[in-house]
Amino acid sequence: MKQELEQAIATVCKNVFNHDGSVVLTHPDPQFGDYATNIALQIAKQLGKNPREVAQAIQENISHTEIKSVTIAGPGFINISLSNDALWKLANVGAAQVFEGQIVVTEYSDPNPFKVLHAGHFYTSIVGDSISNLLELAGAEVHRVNFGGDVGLHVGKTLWAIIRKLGGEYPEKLEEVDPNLRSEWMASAYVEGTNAYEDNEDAKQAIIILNKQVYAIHQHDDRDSNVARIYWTCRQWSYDYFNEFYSRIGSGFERYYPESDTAGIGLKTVQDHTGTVFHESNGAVVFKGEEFGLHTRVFVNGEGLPTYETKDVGLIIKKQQDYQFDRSVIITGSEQLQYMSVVLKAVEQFAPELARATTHITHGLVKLQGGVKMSSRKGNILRAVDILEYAAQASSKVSGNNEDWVVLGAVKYAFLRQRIGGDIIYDPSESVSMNGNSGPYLQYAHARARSILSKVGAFEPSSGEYDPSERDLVQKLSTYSDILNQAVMDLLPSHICTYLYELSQVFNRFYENNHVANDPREQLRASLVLRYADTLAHGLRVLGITAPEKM
RNA sequence: GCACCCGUAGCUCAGCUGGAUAGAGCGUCUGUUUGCGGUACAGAAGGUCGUAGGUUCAAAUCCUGCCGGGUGCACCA
Repeated sequence: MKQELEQAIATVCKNVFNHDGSVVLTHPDPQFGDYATNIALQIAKQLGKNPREVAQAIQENISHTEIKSVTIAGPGFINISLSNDALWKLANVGAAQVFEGQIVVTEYSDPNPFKVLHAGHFYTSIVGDSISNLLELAGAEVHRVNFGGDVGLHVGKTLWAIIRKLGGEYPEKLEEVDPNLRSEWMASAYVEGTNAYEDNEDAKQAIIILNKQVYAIHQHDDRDSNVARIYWTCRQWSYDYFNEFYSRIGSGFERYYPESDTAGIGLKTVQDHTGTVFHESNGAVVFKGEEFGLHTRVFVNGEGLPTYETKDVGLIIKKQQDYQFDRSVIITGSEQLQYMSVVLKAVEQFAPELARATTHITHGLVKLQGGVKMSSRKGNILRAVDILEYAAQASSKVSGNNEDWVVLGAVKYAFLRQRIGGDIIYDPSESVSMNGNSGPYLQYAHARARSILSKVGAFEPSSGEYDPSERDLVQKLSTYSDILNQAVMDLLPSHICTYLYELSQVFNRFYENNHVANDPREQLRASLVLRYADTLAHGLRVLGITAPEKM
């Protein structure tokens, strides 16, 4: 309907002023109308006419069955009010299927085996899930994947300390580690290894050798040597720990791409293009990003080992082989922005279509309100489970409910309500608050609406003649699909958060003055409440938040 | 040094394909309400949108300089 109206106005512009071009309708402040356009202001100058005159001509010539009235305001805005019926119809449409038939691979979270899941992994998982939901909503076939470093220096560091803790290369002694404490045990090994690497030259050399050994384990598919047995066991412990956390937060990945899987294909690709795209320099193989206004970065180091850059090249190729994607979305922290530009620029040189199909979205850090300085060296980083723990504590205090679905509703909403890009200042008590702009508030709003409906008997949802407070509610409901489309276009779940909260505010105003059950207007109002509850449920689902029937 | 990102009420943030008096929550203050399930409603105070210019009929939004904060710049991931 929106497109029809836009087209209708464009046609008027064409017929009356012989002006070509598209018209965009926006949602103005409800006091002005349901749709508005500033087309008259835009074209008045080239027409050499007064904007209001132009607007008037459009006003006189436009006609559409769903239009109730057209008014002109201010310098030349054209405001359109829709019929009640039209508004109700709009309240029932979903997202435009702009990704229909497309295959999209989303990659996010990307934790490294042998290390802890920190708050950032939690955040990026929530963001990635929601963006994936958005793409699915628009018709895409989405594959969620996860990339992580099961080879590399951090593995060498951890392994070095693990062997030390075991008193030597004794894989059987791993059985003595308490199964519930495996991830903590490995995290402490990483800290120990990192410190040793920096402070102790002998340890540093040993770690470098171990790092190479890990690559060799993969190369020869070594499952039997003592170091290999320790490595594979601990790697699996990591994946078990990741899976447990993801399943707890409702985040599901189709598969992990360990770096060991992408290193080989990346290395081969880089070697195939060395001399053309990549160049040897000081014993390493680099991509001269400077020629493109970017940084020059090392793809193969002096030891002949592939760096992260090359593994990422391998990953892009592998994802394409596995999924034949039309679009690839990679979500990472913003510190990787310039790094990724180099990788994509390099890929563009030999596979331009792959680079073009790739979108890199970056986000900021998660910080605690009144934050403490975190240091990975000391191992006192903000872990993913810490966020959950703080939220659960705050929630029991505020509402006496620390079940996972409330706690996750609180955290997810707090993470998603902000535009992706900047840092998140996470405030546990604000996030679990039952009043204000929070997840639990919306969950409660949903439960309450369902409860109202349970007081009403069977009814057939329908539109009708609305009084002002009823109309405000349908009006708000009618804009939902446009919000969804905007969220899809921008890949910004935050638009939905803002909308959902505004919607609940409009509802509260409506509800303040209107009875639903046992009222002469029960049928009509129940229709609105139902649409409201369904919209809340739909929006919350996109955000990955439970919409409870009862709370 | 170079590159990229950010700077909107006391705090946390919307608003950024330029448009109608810059919005919300928390906090502060004043009323109303204890209502279909308790978190509700009406209102007040609080902003030179970092700063100085530029483009435009119109700039928080686009461009440039400056100031402040963050991040990245060759063998880590």
